[in-house]
Amino acid sequence: MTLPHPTADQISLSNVLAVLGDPTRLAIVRYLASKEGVPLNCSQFLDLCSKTNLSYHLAKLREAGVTRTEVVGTSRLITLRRDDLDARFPGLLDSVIAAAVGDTALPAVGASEIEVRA
Amino acid sequence: MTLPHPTADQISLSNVLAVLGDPTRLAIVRYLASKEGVPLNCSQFLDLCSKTNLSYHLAKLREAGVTRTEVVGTSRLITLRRDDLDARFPGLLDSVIAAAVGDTALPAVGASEIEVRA
DNA sequence: TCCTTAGTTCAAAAGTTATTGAACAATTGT
DNA sequence: ACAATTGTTCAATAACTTTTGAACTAAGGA
Repeated sequence: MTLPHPTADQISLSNVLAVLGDPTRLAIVRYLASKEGVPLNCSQFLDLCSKTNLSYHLAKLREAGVTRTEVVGTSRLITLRRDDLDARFPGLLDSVIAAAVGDTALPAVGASEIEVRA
Repeated sequence: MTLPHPTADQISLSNVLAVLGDPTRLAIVRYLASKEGVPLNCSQFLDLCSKTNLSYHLAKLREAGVTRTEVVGTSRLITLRRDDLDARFPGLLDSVIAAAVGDTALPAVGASEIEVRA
């Protein structure tokens, strides 16, 4: 089973911006970027909103072409579509992420986590 | 008379993205960028929508901190707040504009213009 | 002064997006 | 087979955004 994703050339700039223009989704993208390479499952983001609502936001991100969602067993593994976004809109993702990193207004993912010491 | 603008530090990333995530407003920003340095008045954008609606979209851009609107007589002169946006979100405006330039899905400003030949 | 030009405001309507809860589906572990 | 885990779908509602038209303001000519 695989979920529908737009092809790279179907990714629309205004749609990407609109989808990123939501604090919950921007927080998700920021967190995905901070763990880039590591596919995360939905439950990582349950701090942000209810399970149903999260499903909705993650679908928006996927349908806009911002994320890729792979079905693995009962989980969905979510990654940023950096390759396609960089190809389509060079520099955009990096500047959004850089700006989001310093954004204290965004909700934090993993706020209620047991602290892991160095 | 002067219109209310957010200060640079009041400009919110998710709000800027949300505001740019509308094709009409993105078209306005693209056009402003193509004429950067030249302050434009509202009537330039009447191709895009009705006068009232334009007033609404331009207010959104101004309130988000994307544009600066200066009142001069009966006109409003609109410019991009490049300095503040670049300071706040380095690279963001440039990558959005670069992506918007190649975006054929966006409505064109000045589509119904008398062609000026080289 | 009167008319035009440039743009705003207001309230209503139309449309869209976000949020919720209950019910569902699929996989995994026992 | 059963229960738990992981996530989706659906319909309803709430909340917001966009669009409209009519009425308005303020400045600039004639």
